[in-house]
Amino acid sequence: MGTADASEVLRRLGGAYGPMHWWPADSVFEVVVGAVLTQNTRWQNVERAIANLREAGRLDPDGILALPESELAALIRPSGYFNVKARRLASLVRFIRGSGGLETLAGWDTPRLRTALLEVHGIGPETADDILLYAFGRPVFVVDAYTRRLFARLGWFAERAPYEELRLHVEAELGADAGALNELHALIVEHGKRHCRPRPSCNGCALREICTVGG
DNA sequence: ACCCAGGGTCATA
DNA sequence: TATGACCATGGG
Repeated sequence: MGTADASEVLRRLGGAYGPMHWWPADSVFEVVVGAVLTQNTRWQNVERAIANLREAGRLDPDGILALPESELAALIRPSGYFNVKARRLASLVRFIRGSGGLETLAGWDTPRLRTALLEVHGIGPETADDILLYAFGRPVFVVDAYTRRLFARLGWFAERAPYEELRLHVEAELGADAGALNELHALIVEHGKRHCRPRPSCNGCALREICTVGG
């Protein structure tokens, strides 16, 4: 213990759960939409909201921008915070369109794209990094609540350590390997749902031997 | 009847 | 800079 690193966590969780095939979406734009809708929200609820958008024929930039925010909010209702998220979604899509579309943004370098995303209202570090990694395939690590909790329980960082510390630590360790960073975040979420919850359920945990919790 | 979920903004001290 | 309030649906 104490010698475990991100690569070992990746190996252990990958062995336990297999390939995650993230992000669960049919298009790049759907990843972008999902990244906003899943803020502090179960993915199951997000799927309903996305299904509503699809059935309404609104799962594209023009379809969303042509909608009054009140109607957009009604469609994404199941994902929670629907008024807040309608505004955030509209802001993000306006940014995408105003920049020339997803194809244009795909040509931007990662620091420029990350900075621009963070300037959009309602896009914080995790949502920006979701988009960078899972929509644009950039080698960035996504830090979420499960990651914080896990890294704290592994004894790596304090619970409240700054977002950038965790992100840069993992990126330095795994290198600019988008596939590995993709898989690690997805596995941490899957593991978080099953074991690394606020009240840990350590029975059958694949990280038992390197974790400070659960003895 | 609680607690929690693949966050982020804003007001306040 | 660091807390706390707020946003809201749906599952366990």
